[in-house]
Amino acid sequence: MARTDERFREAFNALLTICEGLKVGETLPSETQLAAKLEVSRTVVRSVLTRLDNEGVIQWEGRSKTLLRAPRKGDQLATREEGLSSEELEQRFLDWILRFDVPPGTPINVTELARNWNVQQHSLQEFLASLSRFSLVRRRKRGGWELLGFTSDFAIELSDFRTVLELNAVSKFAQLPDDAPIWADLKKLKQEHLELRDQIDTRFHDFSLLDERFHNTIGGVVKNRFTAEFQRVIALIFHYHYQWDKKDEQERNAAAITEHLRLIDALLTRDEPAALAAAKDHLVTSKQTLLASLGIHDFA
Amino acid sequence: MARTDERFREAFNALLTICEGLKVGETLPSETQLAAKLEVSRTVVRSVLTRLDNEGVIQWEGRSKTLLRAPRKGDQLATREEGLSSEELEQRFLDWILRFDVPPGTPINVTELARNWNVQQHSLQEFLASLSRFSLVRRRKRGGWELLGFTSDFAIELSDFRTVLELNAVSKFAQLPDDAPIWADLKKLKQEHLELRDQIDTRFHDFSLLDERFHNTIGGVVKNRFTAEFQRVIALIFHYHYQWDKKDEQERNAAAITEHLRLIDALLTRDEPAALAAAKDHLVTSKQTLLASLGIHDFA
DNA sequence: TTTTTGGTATTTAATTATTTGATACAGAGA
DNA sequence: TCTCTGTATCAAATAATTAAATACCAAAAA
Repeated sequence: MARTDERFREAFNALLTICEGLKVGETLPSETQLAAKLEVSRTVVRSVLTRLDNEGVIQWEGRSKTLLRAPRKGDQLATREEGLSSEELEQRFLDWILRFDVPPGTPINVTELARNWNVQQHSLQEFLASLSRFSLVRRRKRGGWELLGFTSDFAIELSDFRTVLELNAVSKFAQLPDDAPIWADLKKLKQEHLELRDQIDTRFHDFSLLDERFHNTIGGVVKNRFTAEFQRVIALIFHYHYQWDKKDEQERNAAAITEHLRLIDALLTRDEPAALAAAKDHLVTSKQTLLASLGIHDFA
Repeated sequence: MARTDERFREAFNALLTICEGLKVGETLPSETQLAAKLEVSRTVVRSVLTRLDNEGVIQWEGRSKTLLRAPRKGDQLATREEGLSSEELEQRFLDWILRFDVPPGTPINVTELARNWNVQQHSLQEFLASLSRFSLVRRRKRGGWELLGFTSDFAIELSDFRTVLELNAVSKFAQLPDDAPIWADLKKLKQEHLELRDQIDTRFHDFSLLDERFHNTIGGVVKNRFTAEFQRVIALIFHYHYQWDKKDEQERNAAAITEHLRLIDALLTRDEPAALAAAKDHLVTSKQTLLASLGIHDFA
């Protein structure tokens, strides 16, 4: 029990590396400076110094910390590898829900998931708590967590919310000054759409990625942390569904390209009402596709 | 260490209460039924039955559970009282930030706050994790939590986001059918605004509550879990600021009433463009008020 | 004197061992 | 056949514990 000394181990190894850059007889900087350099507290620095002194790598007395011998390979302490980052965890989690069609109401086994994904239980708990703000999971009365996600209600409300955010972005986009660098990006996107349209018979799989970039470009216009947070999750969910719903993929993508181009052209001519109308139509299509893909998976 | 037997204690007391409704010699229902009734697992029911058997309250052998004597007051086990609910925790937390002007970047001492508010450390951790989705707090690299909130950027982005949500709501509102019951609510709100305007000299403090109800009515038109979640937090933050910023309160509130009335009238006449324009103006005022209360006057 | 550094004490946070609680399953009894 | 109990296994919550951070003070150096 009690916390691990991972921090100590990493600091120890880092300080060894610093020692490698020194000659025998040279001295190390002050505890405070070392702490700042290694990004740990002075307490850890002092434990590391004590250990190095015991191992005979340095001689430490008061302020003098003299290198006695060059560090050897065997001096390095074993560290256990890092778990997943919170972004990777998010990916994994959505992947798990969507790929295995985990139905709403399923209890979430924190122990098992943490073990499978090689993350700390604690990290997973925290992640679930943060997801609860999106109403994807909730705490059960008798303890533990429960998956709420991907009912049709959820998908409808998610789509609606996405529409609100994206129409706002389109409106902002159309009002950008003519010298904004983003217009060049948009022209490039148009070009890529045209190319993909011409080769749609063979390259229709590439649309998913282009779609993501397209919507990111639009959404990126709004510099807002709340919007950004939501759009990240929305993008993940839509993207996954497109990825796994292979029905009519080619026609769907061809149609979407046409819709994108209509929106791009409206934006390029600074025709805000036309852009909004095009965006609205496209988002309706997206919503229907998402719902259809849920129907196929036979969600309640 | 290890978890508390709170669940056992509450189930024990509850079963004692059930026993009080029985006569000596009568029998209790099956374990499964008791478990359903007490809303705990069979394991807990069995522990409770074992204890009651030991105490001589019942005789338990296989399927027969016979009441031997009426329960006495002293039989009840002591339970510790409940902590705060998650809504109360949210209130407390915002109250703490806003009232004591906790500056951005402040490290959050989980141990101390949990002690002061009499909540489990674990609950507080979970709450902070959920708040991190709103970028109000974040995990620090070296461990622990850090308050991010209420910078001018935060306030501006929050206001902008609120504007997006609220304009959408106003638009939806204007398109509601004439027989929707909400029109009556709106007329009532108008009446209350008129009354408050006439008595503004003495009752200007009452505006805060009316304002909250007004925006809830507008926002409530959109049935969307994501919107709802955000509007709850937004309302809390704006409401708190109005509550503590007493500068020019009367004029501010009088002006806001006028703006509300303009929006209400536009809605009542189903004039969507006018309603949107009125809402836009009002939200700009709100944004300025929020920023002013933060002590920020110069912003783009 | 002022600033920096090191020694020491105290506080806070992360983690896990342990206990409580939930649940699955087999077999007895109605 | 269905319900109920006994038993075993597994998951979840939490308190104890150790690691790490920080506050404080004195002493040394600038």
